[in-house]
Amino acid sequence: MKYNLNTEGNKVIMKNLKHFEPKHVFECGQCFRWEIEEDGSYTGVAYGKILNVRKDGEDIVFSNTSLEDFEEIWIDYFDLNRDYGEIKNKLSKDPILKEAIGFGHGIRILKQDEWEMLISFIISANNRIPMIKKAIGLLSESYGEYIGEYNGRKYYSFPTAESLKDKSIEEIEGCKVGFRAKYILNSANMVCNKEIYIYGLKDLSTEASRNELMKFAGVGPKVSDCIMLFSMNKYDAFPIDVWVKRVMEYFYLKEDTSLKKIQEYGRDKFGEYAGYAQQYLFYYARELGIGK
DNA sequence: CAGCAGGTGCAAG
DNA sequence: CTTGCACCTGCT
Repeated sequence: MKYNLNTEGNKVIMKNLKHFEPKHVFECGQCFRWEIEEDGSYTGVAYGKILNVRKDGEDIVFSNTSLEDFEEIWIDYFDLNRDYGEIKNKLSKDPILKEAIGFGHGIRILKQDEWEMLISFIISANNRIPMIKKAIGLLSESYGEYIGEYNGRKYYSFPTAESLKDKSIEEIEGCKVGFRAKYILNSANMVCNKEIYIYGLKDLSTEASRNELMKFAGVGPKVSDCIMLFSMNKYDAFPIDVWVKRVMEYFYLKEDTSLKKIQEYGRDKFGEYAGYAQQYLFYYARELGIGK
């Protein structure tokens, strides 16, 4: 273990933790259940637990947790054993990525739950981040379980496939997911019927896993790559949304290019680090409005 | 009020 | 295989 842990009441503190900036981690488009508090810290729910995360100088303070939960859940969730220094060194050989990494230096790719990512990214298709957050919040309040209160707000776990599968289209639509309600119900049923075992997909190749994911209605190339990147440690996945398309065309390709061609270009250029490259480029492009 | 955001499914070339 | 259009919702 490379990290230095202290505990203090319901807090776990990691001293001198590099490559971790809460704003970059939680606002780079990979997660939808974290909100900023008045003091600049972030509170969110994952794996049925409420956590608050704050940067304090060189340290990161994880509040509302225990050492046990920290080691059981949050080390994997934040991928704290990953050497981001090495990843950044490799990618920084490319001058454009060097710039993007300087901008989003504190990004870490989270290891989130497969089922939650499947549904979250189905909702994300043709949708904007505030709407996606709203829909996921409504789904959780309506069909998840109440797990507790933090700083005056109530929190709910993400609903299980079992808890959604027998709901009506209208009930799911009530959570403001729009035309995606049928995809959500269909996915819940496929998972409950064990047509696809989503927790086994991380053991398949990226290609095979993508093919399985795209059997879910509402999951295409972009959504499948997001699910793999954010819940299966598949760091060669390269999801291309409108911002990544813009930034790739603006800096690399210099002309309008099909998604298929950009996918091939990204895979060839960034290889096993394509997912990290994508994340730095996405955050850079989106925050700065590059290529718009 | 129309226009826009911005992935996927589906039909047609 | 590639292209063009419809689609919920909410904000301009």
